[in-house]
Amino acid sequence: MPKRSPYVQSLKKAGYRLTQARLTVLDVLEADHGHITSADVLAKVERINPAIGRASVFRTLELFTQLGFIRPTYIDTSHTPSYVMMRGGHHHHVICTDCKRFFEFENCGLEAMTRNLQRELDMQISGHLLEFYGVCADCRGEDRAEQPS
Amino acid sequence: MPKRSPYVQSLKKAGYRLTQARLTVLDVLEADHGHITSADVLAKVERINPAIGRASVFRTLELFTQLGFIRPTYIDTSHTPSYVMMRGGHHHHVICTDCKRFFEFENCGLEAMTRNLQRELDMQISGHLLEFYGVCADCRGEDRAEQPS
DNA sequence: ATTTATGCAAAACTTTTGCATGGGA
DNA sequence: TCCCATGCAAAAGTTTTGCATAAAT
Repeated sequence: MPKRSPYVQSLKKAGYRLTQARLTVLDVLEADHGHITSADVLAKVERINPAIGRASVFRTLELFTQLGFIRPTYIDTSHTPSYVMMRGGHHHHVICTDCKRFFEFENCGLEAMTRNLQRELDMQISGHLLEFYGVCADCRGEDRAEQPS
Repeated sequence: MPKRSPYVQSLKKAGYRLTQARLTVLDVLEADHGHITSADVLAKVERINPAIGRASVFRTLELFTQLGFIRPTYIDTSHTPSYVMMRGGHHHHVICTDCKRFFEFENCGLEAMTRNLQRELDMQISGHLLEFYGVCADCRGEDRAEQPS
């Protein structure tokens, strides 16, 4: 069963070796749809293959970030990053600032803006991250209940 | 000379005391247009008023994040966050993934999308962060020069 | 065979906590 | 005066580094 993840192909094409550490981290990221903290990546990789060292996981996360596979961001204010997968170079989600749940969505309509910025700033734009912040219906309900008068 | 920063007003209205630590961190953030790492905030606050402790700076950054004044993000891959100011609840920039320079821009045209998401997800949306990634003209030039064949 | 990438373990940082005390309102 | 917020300093995490070795190609 050959690996057919587009990321594996990219890694290979860029001249990087397909090592256990890299393939395992990739599996973990893809299994979680890419919303995962560094601590969780560390823990899951360790569970899958305890022979893989922490340092390699961090080195891999950095490499994947450089290659644009993932992007670190802060889902909650805890100071450990969450990594999101940049499928097709972009990622969009809405985060509830109260319960920290998030909802991904696909169509962002930013193609025109990308072209504009590319032209105006003379930059080769490869992707983007769009995060909305708000309060979900559940949390608004809870809030109301918590405020008696 | 009274403080007239809208953030100071918000702090007061929310019932928080206007302490030296909070006012100083606010000054530092505003002086840098809000693109500044935690380490830099720490250093600048210490330079302005050495009596302010690290812990208070971190507590203040967390408070400001909760209040929506700022938002932590990763400008470079170094694992210390950069804080951006969420003026009017939103922030938009383009980052050069090579030299890490960034360019802020104002009009994002996301008002309609905000309304749509609000309706579709039943969320009270308060703001957003939009980051584009790319390579600036300077870095593309350098790259070309570095590739002889 | 050649290197690149790794694992290890320690070092280097960054951030958080607990608690007595000071400074805003 | 009251009590929220602070400073301190230690603890708790997280990430990075250096180097001999393993493992991809």
